[in-house]
Amino acid sequence: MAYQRTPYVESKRAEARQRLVQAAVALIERGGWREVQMSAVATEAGLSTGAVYLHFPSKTDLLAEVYRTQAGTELHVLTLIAEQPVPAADRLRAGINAFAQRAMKNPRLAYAIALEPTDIDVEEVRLHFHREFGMQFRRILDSGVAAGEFTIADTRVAAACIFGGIVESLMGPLGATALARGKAASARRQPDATALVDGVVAFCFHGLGKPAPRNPPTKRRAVGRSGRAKD
Amino acid sequence: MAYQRTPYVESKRAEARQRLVQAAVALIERGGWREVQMSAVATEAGLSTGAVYLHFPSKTDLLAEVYRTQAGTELHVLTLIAEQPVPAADRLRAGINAFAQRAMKNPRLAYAIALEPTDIDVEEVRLHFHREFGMQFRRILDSGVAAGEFTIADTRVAAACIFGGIVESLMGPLGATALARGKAASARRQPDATALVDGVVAFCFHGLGKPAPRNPPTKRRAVGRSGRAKD
Amino acid sequence: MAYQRTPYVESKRAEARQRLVQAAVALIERGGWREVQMSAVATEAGLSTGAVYLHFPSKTDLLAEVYRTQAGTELHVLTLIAEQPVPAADRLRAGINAFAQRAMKNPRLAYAIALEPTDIDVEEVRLHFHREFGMQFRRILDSGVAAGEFTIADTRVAAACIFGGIVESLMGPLGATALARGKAASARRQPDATALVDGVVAFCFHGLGKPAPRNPPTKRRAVGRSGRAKD
Amino acid sequence: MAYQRTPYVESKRAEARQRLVQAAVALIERGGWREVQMSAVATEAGLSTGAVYLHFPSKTDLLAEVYRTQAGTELHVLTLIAEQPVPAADRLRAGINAFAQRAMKNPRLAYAIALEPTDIDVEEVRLHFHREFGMQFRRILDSGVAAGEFTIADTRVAAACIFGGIVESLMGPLGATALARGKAASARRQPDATALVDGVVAFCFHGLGKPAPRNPPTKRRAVGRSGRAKD
DNA sequence: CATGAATGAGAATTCATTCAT
DNA sequence: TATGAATGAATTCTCATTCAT
Repeated sequence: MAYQRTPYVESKRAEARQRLVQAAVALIERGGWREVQMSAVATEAGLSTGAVYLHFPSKTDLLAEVYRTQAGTELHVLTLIAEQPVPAADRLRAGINAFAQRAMKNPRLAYAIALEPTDIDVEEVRLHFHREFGMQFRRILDSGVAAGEFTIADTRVAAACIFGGIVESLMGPLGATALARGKAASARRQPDATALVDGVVAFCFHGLGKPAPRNPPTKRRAVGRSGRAKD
Repeated sequence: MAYQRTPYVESKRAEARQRLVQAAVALIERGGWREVQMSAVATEAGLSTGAVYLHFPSKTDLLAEVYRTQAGTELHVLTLIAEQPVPAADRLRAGINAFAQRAMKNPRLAYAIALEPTDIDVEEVRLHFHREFGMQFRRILDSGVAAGEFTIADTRVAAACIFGGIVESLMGPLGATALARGKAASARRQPDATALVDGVVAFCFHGLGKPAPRNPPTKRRAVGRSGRAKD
Repeated sequence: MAYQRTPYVESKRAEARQRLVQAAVALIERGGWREVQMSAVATEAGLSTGAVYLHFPSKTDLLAEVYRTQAGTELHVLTLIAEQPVPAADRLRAGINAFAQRAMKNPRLAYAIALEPTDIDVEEVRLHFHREFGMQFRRILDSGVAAGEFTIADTRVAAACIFGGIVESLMGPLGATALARGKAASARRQPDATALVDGVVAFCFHGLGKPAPRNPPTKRRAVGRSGRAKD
Repeated sequence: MAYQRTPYVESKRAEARQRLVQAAVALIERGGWREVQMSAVATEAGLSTGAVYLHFPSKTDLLAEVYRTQAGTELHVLTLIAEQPVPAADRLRAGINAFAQRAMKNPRLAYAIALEPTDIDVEEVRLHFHREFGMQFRRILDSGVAAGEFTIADTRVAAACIFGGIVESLMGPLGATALARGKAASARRQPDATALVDGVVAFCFHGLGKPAPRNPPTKRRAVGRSGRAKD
């Protein structure tokens, strides 16, 4: 009776927890997982070191939650896209686009999440999410195959090529931005997400393809930006 | 060069340096970058801790050299393949195959090199090599385009899709193997590199295909392996 | 006394206090003093952490009270025995027996109370009680001397030998049981309290004794069990 | 060859290790196990914190070694006495005496070693040594029984009574001295080891006596010291 | 050149105690 | 009174790097 948690109190706990995760994210944005020290997280969140342990039993748990939060959001977006009742080709493009756009927004974070693991246990979470991302792309591909849109045989590998292609394409630009810390990071030219997306989409639809009529009926700007190098 | 006195001494130096790098590699194979501690490297190499610093000014330099050595070998193989005077399609397949086969041989090491960085400065080396790998694949693609074999527009993105696709496809299996340390790691079924290679090749040549006549003139087993799941 | 308002409130206070002590005892039984953390005690007692401090100004005070409660009970029993209007020899045996039997009942607790101090201030309480136990045994001895039953000169040392002998005899078995936590503690054979009691009694009455006619007129099982080793 | 350890270097290692143990002992003498913090030990030994870990993998290992060193010395002395080719009665008295004398010399240390455990793993070492001490006393008793000097049936319990009696007799005085830290500890009157030894010996030889012809030929003051309280 | 003991600045974690609500 | 989140000092352990020998 006297002990019953009120929504208020409950939200206070949840809020502190949330604040800690956000603090960790902020630190990652600043300098990668390396910056995520328990005391730094506490300070960033406006709490004491000990308080962190009221919400997370260990650093690993905090890191895992951070990963889950960030990657989970991405995954959710991708899942929603994969479920849209539109042609698989459109969903595929939308998925690729969503992924690339978000990564461009916050390169440091995207890089850390996608490619810069720390803790061995967080690695497992990362593997899980990579598998999940692959699964969602594969869902799109499978439904496309079922609808006769695609005729690819191995959708698992194709999904990996798509997801891996995005990540790898972003890796250079992301990494360059990510590693530029104290330096005039803002001075760097943001890489062109549109060109990347179009390139991946083109590859998906035609492979190294003989035919390769540049995607003419696409709603987006149609010509000439895909071949540009940017580094 | 400042140190060279006699060829003998020079080679002794070089040999010790080599031994240190190999010791680090052995440690990585055993448990990832995490195991690479300066004193452990020294012990593994049969030297004293202090001796390591006679060859590498800092841990970062050692790690970078390790990365260079390992990735450099891979890159060299890929470069040789890219230079072969055979059709681009053949070189592409050979390149993909070389990469996948080697990774399967030593998953722990491959995983560490491809996806498990430690030091921020090693990151730069890693980025460099990823770019280089992409460049070599791109070389193949470009020559294929020049020869009329391929008609892809954005060879940079295509190369990233190919390289990223391989890495991503391997990530699950590699990661699973890599993370399984004390556990019955040997019990795990080694993933099938052939299926992976075929899948990537198929995706390269047909994209998500419409046409998709299963690659009939390929020398490898022609049917039915591409769709198999392996996890 | 400053806090008493109504008997009801007073008893509520007393009850909570009692509950806290019992909670601490439960924790000790589970894993020794080490387990007695203020928040754990609170949880065990169904109270809040802060509430503990409404009853005990500090952890030391709580621990002291726990010690007093537990050792006090033992001491009370021993005191009652010491006051019985029976021959000193009978009281001595009864006292030894009472002590050993209770320790066997709850080895973990007995071990913690007798031999596993934590807080330096609790040490004082422990010393006090050890002195008190010695005093009670000495009372028995002194009255035996007065009655002509015993002719020992230094009853203080004799009492210490008796009390210390019991504790030391129990120490091995108790410690073994006490330290065996997760392990198959139940699998351990409970040491034989009867043999121990008889052994101590025999030593008390005859020392290393020339004469040593096994205690024949004792009401308990008369022969042959005293010499058995049990470990 | 270049790597061969010279006796000098070897002794340097051993010496540092020894110095650390002695530093820990010094801290115990000052304030019990509580004072034994790794950094404090390092400072006391004139080393850095990290250096401690070059010699002991963990605090527990250091503590265990400290215990072993201290208790081992005591045990060695007792063992030597137990092996003397003299009547068991003489050895018994000598053993008791050795133990008591040494404890009186350094009460704080004796108290910590005998009765103030810290680490759960050190507890095991303590149990081991208590068992060993008991064994040595028992050896004396057994040989006495074999020689017809004693007729006690349960030498195990008798040994425990003797050892426990000494410890318990010392506990009060030791504890009092031990707990008096900042206070004028030196001002305390050292308890009389001789009386204690005589008392224990008397109890061993006569039990609570009937016969009890006061030990007349003892060189020490014959009368009146046994009943005195000293605290 | 080689050695390996020593350094010492961190980083994670614990827990008695406090205090705003 | 009661709560329980928050505090923060204390402590163990790590490891790249240095330096006297």
